[in-house]
Amino acid sequence: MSKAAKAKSSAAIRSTADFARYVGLARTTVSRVLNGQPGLKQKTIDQVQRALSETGFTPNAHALHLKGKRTSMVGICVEDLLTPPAVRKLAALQKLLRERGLSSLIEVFAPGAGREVVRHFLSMRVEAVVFIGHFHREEIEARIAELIAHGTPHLVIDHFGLKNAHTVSLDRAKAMEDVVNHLLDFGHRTFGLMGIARAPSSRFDRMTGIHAALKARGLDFDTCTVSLDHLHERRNDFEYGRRLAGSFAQQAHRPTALLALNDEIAVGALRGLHELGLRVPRDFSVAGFNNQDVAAMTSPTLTTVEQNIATTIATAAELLLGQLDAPMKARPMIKLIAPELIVRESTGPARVD
Amino acid sequence: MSKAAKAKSSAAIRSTADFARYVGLARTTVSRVLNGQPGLKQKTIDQVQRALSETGFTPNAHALHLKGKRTSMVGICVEDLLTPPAVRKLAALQKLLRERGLSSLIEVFAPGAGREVVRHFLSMRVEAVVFIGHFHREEIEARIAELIAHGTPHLVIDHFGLKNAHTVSLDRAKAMEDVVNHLLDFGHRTFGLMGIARAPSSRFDRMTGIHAALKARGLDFDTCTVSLDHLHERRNDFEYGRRLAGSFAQQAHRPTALLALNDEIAVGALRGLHELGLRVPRDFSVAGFNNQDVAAMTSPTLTTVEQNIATTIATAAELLLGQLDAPMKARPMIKLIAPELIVRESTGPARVD
DNA sequence: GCTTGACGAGGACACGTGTCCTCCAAACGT
DNA sequence: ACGTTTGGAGGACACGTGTCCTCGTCAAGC
Repeated sequence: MSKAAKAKSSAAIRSTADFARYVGLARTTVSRVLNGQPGLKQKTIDQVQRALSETGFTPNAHALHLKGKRTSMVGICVEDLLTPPAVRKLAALQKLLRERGLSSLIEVFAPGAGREVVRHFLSMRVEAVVFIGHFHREEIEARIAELIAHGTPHLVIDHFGLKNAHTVSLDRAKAMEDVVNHLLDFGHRTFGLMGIARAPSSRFDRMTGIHAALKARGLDFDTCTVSLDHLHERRNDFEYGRRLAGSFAQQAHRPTALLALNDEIAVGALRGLHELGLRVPRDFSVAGFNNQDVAAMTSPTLTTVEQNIATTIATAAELLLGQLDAPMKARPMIKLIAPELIVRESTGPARVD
Repeated sequence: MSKAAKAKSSAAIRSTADFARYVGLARTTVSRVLNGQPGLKQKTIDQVQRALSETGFTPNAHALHLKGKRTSMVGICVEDLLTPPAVRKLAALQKLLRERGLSSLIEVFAPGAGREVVRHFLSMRVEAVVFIGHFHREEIEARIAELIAHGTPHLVIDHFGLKNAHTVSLDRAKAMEDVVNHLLDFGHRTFGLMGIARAPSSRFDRMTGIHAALKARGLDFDTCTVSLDHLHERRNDFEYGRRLAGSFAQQAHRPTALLALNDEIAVGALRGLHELGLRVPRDFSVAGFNNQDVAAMTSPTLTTVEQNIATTIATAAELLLGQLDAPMKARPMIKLIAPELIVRESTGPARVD
């Protein structure tokens, strides 16, 4: 066969049969080489290896899985690819899974399309499904019920308090408790909530922490906190924080501290206050959440909460791999990851009006 | 069959045969319902539909693909999941593909593991492979050659100038030309390059733009530009920019303008200069790249370049889908996307020493 | 009661793979 | 020259699916 003919035929190789024809051996012989079975002459093995690197032939994964080989795929359903912490978790998880020979099927959980996403995962016969982020409660609970009925392991990262769900989550209640205590120590007694209050049930745990911290000092939640989330379209980004901070600044009885849902909103607040000629932390203390890199670069630098994503994902991977080996436990496993308060320049003694 | 027995057997449904047994019909009949073939009583159809929603059964995608159905999968190989613009492109592309019924297999291109990634894609019989970001030139060119030989369409987003590669990329040369011209108009004649110079060939196009702008005004590249990238470990993040800015500030003949590879480095530079008591743009002008949200939130706000990611990805999707329909063109298609200079507060008249 | 039509049952095949088995040819040992 | 060993050829099957085909059954129409 001429070199040109070889090159031409290499494009048409779609199966081991084609490939065997190309090599000039029987299909079964080639298959035995590919799967490292004994009892083959070295010369034959070399011959196949050479053809392999010449053509770049790869056995059809679908046929392999059909034949009984495990798919080694995990479905990962992420809330959003534009939320930095979610993406960092996704990246870390995919890396850990890959190191263990598992590839990942990644989908964004569009609201209402959760059913379709999970069905796609199941049709691909993934070995487990992971959810990263916060979701519509009823929808995700329905999906998890489906997975349990189907016998496919699952794991939820972040969304806390879902019925029957194996969960790994940052202890957001503890985190907010730490933040509020830190500010209470500085003499703050009125708190503006930015993006936390009107939120779906997923933010419930943060509120719990705020409640707990205030109650421990004998303070009343309703008189100590203010939310103006309703004044602007909810966006959870810098611009939202900037506008919201403006609204807080214009209040008659304005709070002395602002608690933001995330660092974007907090940094936006810093900007908004700066534009109004207000100074942080002299006029307002501002606390963020997530310890994004940008939090150390603002002026003033931002007090925030470190999530310890590496720990979260390592725990998640451990739990997940455990489920792949052993039969799934009936009782949902729930692991809380400890947060870490990072104190920087944006928080200080409360303003005295 | 009792309800309990049904529930029990539903867990064991792994094939249409199992499912048909569950419904109490022949496998072929169920298959005809699932594929919408005519000539079936409405009662039968309802019966199957009901069982379908009861059990959540999904046909095995691997068997379908084996049978000849297209996989409807696209392999997306992304440089990194921690680089915000790359992730934004990934998110946008996945969304567009999904709207057209294509799902995506996402992998991170670990250096040296590119071969494995592409082989995985090919074993999954993806319909096309997309690369997003900048890669090791020789490695990715080898992968693209493999894909071409294999007859699988490909597309490169961002990495410009690869041999035989279909490419969609921001016109980075034009972008840098705009930035440099903007600064030249302000009287700047010495430019500090942050993260741009020592970079792999992928940054070549930026250098081209800087060269062009200087040459057009009769200026010499080597006397007008300084790079201190070698002083710090290359990281492309805020902290790297902060340190690098410190090094520029300590120079005897320090430049009047700093050109950063991305907004992270630029914002880090703003921070670094702020810490040294220097003011922007009075002491230094700083220009970023990518127009990340944070660029509008710093003090001063950052002059930068908008990538028009939506346009890039729409163009990419169009090119890709065209390749899926028609046979691949031999001549590589190359599309350049126009950048947009966003002028904010961080650039101004050159300092006079 | 007979024909006709409608509808479902069930067998067969192909898709690409790994594996088992049988069979054949060549190489080897005596 | 003969028997034995070695290594490859090639047939068969299973996996889950869609599709085609044949065959049975049941009901309606004459």
